[in-house]
Amino acid sequence: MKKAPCCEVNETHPEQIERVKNRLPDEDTLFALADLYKLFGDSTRLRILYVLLDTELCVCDIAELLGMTVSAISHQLRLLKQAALVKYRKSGKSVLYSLADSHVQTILAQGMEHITE
Amino acid sequence: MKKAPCCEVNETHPEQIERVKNRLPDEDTLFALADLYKLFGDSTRLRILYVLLDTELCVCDIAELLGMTVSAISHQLRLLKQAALVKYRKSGKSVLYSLADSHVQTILAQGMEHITE
DNA sequence: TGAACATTTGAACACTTGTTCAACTGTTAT
DNA sequence: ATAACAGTTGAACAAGTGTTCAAATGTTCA
Repeated sequence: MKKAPCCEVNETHPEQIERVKNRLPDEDTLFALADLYKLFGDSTRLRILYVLLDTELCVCDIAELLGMTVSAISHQLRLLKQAALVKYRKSGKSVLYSLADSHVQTILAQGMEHITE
Repeated sequence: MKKAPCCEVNETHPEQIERVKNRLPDEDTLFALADLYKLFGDSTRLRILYVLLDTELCVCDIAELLGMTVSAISHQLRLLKQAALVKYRKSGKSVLYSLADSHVQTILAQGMEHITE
């Protein structure tokens, strides 16, 4: 009892199918990647990343800049921090956030290129 | 009736705040960017993009490769197509999908770098 | 110590999203 | 024409997500 064929395309290119299968990252990596991109997929978090592009800011300043509550910003910063997209340091009463590494800039730049072309 | 001050940080760096504000992309651009990254934020769509990295495949082959229904894949391809991440051409009964431009590769590569370092 | 400030946290809510199922369109070949 | 195939579409459901609100933590300064 053979499985019903899909369409004829893969029948004629079995070696191609094999190659494609081998290129797929393993499941854990895929989920980690998706989780990373999800963080870029919200305009509030994008704005946070943009205002931190070359500045160090406290939660309260970010909230005021973006016209949102401190709580909302803090929740989002927690997610960005967990994914190592931002880092922070304490300074007196404040907590100053900044970007963690340069991949953020590159990913933002590539996305911008894509939508503006 | 002045607005209550945020914290003292922004009081001392007003020119910095101004610079940051000017760097923020406008609202429409931010939403477009977020929508783009949202597409990368799902493991099914990521897998589709990966199998199309250097191959042209029909809906049915993709579905079989990923162990999912044709309908589920078709729904996702529609989203990827709308965002110009994939393109397609008809060939007989089949519809062959492939990547639309090179930003996909770059974005995938940067994300992968970030999570594997 | 106590009051004021800066931030974090958890629960709750509305809203969005991915998959399934069934029905539908369009193409090929007999 | 008819049947079989390839793909698309819309509605519906469960699962996930962003913001709000209230309460809690921790720091500074008088």
